[in-house]
Amino acid sequence: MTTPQDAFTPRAAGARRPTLEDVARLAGVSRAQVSLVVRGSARVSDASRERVLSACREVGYRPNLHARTLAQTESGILGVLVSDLHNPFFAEVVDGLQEGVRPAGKQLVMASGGRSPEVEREALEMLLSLHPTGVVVLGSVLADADLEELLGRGLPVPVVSVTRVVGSALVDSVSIDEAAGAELAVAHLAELGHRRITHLDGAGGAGAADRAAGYRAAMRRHGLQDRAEVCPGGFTEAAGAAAAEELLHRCGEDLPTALFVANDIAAVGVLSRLAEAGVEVPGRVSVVGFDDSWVAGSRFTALTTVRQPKLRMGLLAVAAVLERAAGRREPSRTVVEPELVVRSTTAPPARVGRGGQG
Amino acid sequence: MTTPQDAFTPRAAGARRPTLEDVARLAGVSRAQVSLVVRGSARVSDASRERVLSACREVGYRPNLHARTLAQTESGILGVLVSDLHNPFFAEVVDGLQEGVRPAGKQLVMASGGRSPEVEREALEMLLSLHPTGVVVLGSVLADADLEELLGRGLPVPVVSVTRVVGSALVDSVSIDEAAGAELAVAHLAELGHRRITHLDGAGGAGAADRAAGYRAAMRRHGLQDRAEVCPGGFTEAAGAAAAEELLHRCGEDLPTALFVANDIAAVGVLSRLAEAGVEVPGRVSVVGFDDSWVAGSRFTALTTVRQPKLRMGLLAVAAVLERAAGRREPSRTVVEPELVVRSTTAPPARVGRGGQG
DNA sequence: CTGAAAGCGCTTACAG
DNA sequence: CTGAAAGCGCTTACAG
Repeated sequence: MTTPQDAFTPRAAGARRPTLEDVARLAGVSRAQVSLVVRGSARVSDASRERVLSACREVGYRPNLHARTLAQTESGILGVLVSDLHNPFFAEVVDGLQEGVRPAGKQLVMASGGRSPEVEREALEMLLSLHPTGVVVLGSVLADADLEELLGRGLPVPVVSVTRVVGSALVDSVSIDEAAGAELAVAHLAELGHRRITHLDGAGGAGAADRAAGYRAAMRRHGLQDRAEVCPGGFTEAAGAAAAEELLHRCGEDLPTALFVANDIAAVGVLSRLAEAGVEVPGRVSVVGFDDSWVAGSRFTALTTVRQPKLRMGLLAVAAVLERAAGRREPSRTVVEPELVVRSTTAPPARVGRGGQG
Repeated sequence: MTTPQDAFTPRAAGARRPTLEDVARLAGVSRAQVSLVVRGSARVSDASRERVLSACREVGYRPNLHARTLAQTESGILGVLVSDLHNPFFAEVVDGLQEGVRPAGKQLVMASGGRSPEVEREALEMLLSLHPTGVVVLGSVLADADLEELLGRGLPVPVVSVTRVVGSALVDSVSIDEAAGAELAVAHLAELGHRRITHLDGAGGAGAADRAAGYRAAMRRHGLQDRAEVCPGGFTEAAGAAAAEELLHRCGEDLPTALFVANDIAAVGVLSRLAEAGVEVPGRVSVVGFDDSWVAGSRFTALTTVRQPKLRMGLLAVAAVLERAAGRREPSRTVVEPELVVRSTTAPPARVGRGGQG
């Protein structure tokens, strides 16, 4: 006679989760038989399958993943370390992971690093303690050395880093061709007629350095080298707003006609600061972001941006981990191609400017 | 002679994760001793602790959480089911969970439902198979009956639902006083002088019905009952945009002077549609959202909204689960208070309207 | 502190 | 199909 509430009596007081044994006893079959049924084996007669399943329901049996993993030495778990749950970029990559993982019959287990190295470290330790089939690291904030040390110790766990390229041969990576992305942004603006295109940097964020280098190269390629300018920024809205503020302060009326911002969130910060200052976008200044996360696609923002194929990056990450788990020995460095998405924050430069551009 | 790459040889080929046994052998102590050191017991001499720890490093030992849990029948894991990773609201609640869980020495393990009932169901099954200390459900999209059935089976796992109140006595809940939130929104608008305040509904989302009912009650309380109007909407930007579209179509020039929208994301959709239609906010129409997720706080949106204390809700959820795990038998229904956050999308109604409000 | 042992809940052969 | 057994990697007493 247990009421539902009795079920919550603390363990010490006797609550016990039903096991295979309980089911076997009730169904009048062997434990091995129950194990087969639970895992959906075909080598079981329909009659006994029925009895077992109904016994499972009756006692409320739920397989213990820990016991199963211990016995199998294969958890079927794919660990995902998300450095920052607030960044919509990662949510979309996780969609891709989810999609990639289903056909493989694995389960995604996530832990968040909360943008803090210590928390991330603990989360990663926990994930590794789960002895997962593999681990996907989304945008770690750990220093390269720390990350490698942490992963190096756990040995035979395939790890793939998305966004960030880790030096170690132990770690696969899936990242975007940052230089190509920067080229797309600059080319688009140059084609519209912009000559003075300033880059607001990502300040140490994953890929930011390559993005900035790509920008410089692109400016050179378009013969705009003397107009190239990189301002410190960051990957957050506040950083974007601050960078815009700094720019307004420094340039006064003589603003660049176009801004290529390190990512979408920062670009939103730029847009708001410019709006406050009464600087029209794209009338007076054009703005291009990076990522194409949903903020960019929001009709309210309607930001022209460089798309990262987030879903595909997730799929590729799963593929990399699974291959490595299956025995591939060489590290894989997958690089995906960006794509320009033109929305409403870019237009040809105003002809009536006082700065007078070429 | 194993190079780092050899570590990735598939299991079948002999890769094996180091165990307690390996460490004990290397350090020349018993397994029990290693176990004590690894768990940080004080009853170990410094000398042998040192030897053990260095052996751990040398062989790359990492405790197997599955084995530990199996032995302890306590995983120290708090499972978190996130219905939708894309909703910034949940990310902030998770921050609270993270904060609450650290002092308790537990680990957060997350799984995402991807807004799909089937995926959510599988994710929840997996979380329960981890035999966690407890489970926190953030905004389930499962039907009440399904959710209860799923949880009811797993028995002694404390479960708390955040945002959504589940009928079952088995499930604790942490939610906001929706009626009070609606009252804050309506009172704010009424004080500004608005009389025609339309509610854009959340259409079945968690809490939406109570929010709408709260709106009606508040309109009654403010003597605005005859001006009360609820339009179908939803909890997404697209739904908000569609609702605004519908409203524009139906009302023509005779728009309500204020909109109370079911949540922030939908409110952003409303703002963009209104902007496209050339309807000034707050000049012509005031808009209030719900949640105070970061989209609302964005300087670009600057949405007046009703704040849910997300961090606190996370903390309370952890507390509820832990208490229940410790033996509390009665279900707990925690209700938190909302708070009005005034930003730039609300203002007194225009006096120069052709609709002419009282 | 050590060492031997039992047990956690499963899976996996293996003989019948 | 059954039944008995070993083993996965730990923890937890317990006698020394």
